[in-house]
Amino acid sequence: MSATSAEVRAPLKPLGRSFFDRPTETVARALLGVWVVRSTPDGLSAGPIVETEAYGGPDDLASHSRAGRTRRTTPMFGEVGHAYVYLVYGMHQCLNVVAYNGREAGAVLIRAIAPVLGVDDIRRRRGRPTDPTYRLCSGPAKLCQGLAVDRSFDGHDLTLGEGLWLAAPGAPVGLRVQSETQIASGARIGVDYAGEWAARPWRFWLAGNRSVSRQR
DNA sequence: CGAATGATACCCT
DNA sequence: GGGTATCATTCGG
Repeated sequence: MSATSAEVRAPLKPLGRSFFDRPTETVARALLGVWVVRSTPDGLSAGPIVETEAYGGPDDLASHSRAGRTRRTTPMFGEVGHAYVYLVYGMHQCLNVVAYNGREAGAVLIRAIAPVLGVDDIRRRRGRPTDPTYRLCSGPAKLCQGLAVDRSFDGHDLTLGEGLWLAAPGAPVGLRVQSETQIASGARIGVDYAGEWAARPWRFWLAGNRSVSRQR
């Protein structure tokens, strides 16, 4: 007997605002193992985060907030715990959660999850029928496509538990707990333009997890 | 390795 | 206001 969407909904309670009111590096680490939950008319699609990147305030030359508050970066200067979703390379979306911005307008990029719930829906939305499950959301844009997250979620409050939210592990869905796995860190990806900021080890992932976008 | 693809930021009139 | 270089990626060759 498998768990229905209704049965897993209650345990997947959204993280509260205070979780995100910490330095972005701290939040980025703490988010490993936390679930991204997406609720659509089809049901729930969800899985634990296995890879993140921390982006700081305007002084972080790799962060979008380096340009100050613009139309695009407005969510980064808003309340923590809201989503910042942007279009990159003209065709891909990336999901961030705003963190600690009372002091620096930062955000955490969610780079990969391990699909657990709604795998068939995720695979269909990805359009990759033969991909192994663990690789369906192994990248920031793949994750957004798989979970049907687009810019309509830009600014969305992730603490409400409506449509899209983040939930702490512990639910009876066979979760992998963060403490069971070693956390690795390294330079962020695709930010070579950021000078010495590019070398900061602000990318975090669960060591050895197959759903991480790139190993080592 | 390079194309796809379009919003954005930034510079210039 | 208008032109343009750039881009927190992915996929296929």
